[in-house]
Amino acid sequence: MTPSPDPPAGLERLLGTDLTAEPVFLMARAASTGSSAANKQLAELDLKVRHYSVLALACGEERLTQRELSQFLVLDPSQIVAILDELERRGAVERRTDPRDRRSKVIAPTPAGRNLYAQAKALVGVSTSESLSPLSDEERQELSRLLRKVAF
Amino acid sequence: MTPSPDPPAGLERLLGTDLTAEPVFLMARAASTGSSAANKQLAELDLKVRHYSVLALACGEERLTQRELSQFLVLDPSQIVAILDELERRGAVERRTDPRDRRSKVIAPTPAGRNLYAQAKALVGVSTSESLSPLSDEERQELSRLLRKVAF
DNA sequence: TATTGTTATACTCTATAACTATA
DNA sequence: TATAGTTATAGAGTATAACAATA
Repeated sequence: MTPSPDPPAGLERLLGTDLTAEPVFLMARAASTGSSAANKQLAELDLKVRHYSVLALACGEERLTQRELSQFLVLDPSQIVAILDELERRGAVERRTDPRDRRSKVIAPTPAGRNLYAQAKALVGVSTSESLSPLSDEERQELSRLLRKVAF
Repeated sequence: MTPSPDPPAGLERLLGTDLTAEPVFLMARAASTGSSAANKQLAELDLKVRHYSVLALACGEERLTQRELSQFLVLDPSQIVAILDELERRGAVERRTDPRDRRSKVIAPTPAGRNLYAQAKALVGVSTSESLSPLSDEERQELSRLLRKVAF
């Protein structure tokens, strides 16, 4: 089993080591605990962060093709297939052949999908609040701002 | 193959979507690109971030057991075994039975291991500079500070 | 009886290549 | 000839359980 997530239980003496000064390590650790927490919340809806991400984009203003989802989420096209298979099986999204390029499929949410997304978004909000609880509101916004600059 | 890493190539119109406001998504994406960049640099030494992390802790002041490495890195004990097998095979670390508890093994770096770590640390520094290039020095420090609060 | 390290196994995630249908 | 989606497969990465040595 994976060890206890957050407090290294008596290993606070390691917090001043070289490793804890490495952004790549801190980022990986923060992302890992954050994703775990989000997946735990989303399990109630039998979703994972990857499905949530695709569903969120599907429910947005833009109608995207699978190729575009793949590019934006930095996931292989074959992985998008698997995620959409699952979401479509559950009736949350539809694949529609693009009339302008019949090779492409545009992803659209169903009403049930929009409803699922609303619930999922609330659950992710809960886990985000938990994960960022050590930060003030200003710090949360600043963290998001900095991450956005790094991520794109 | 995994799509191009950073610029979503014409998908800037998605930067204002709900998803890009989710810290869990931003964090995962930043961590993913950061780890990829670091692994790419470390490939020159035939190392990955996970080996680098263990090596870094092994080269620190504290002498840690495998169990402690497992707890601090949030990796399963069996994964620590695999990482140490590799590092020991390369002569970078040694497993020493703890005289006070002969079940435990304390990990110690070899001179070659310290040398390897120095090289690896420099390479990670290069990738960190690249990954954080959109940020000013002040922003980098602030990001590290915030991540440290979230990660521990 | 409990714990450390180890091994074995399975399951998820990711990467790669080949196929189809369209362009 | 090239591209979008799909399928199949293999490789990492991770999770789980059982075992030997030690406590």
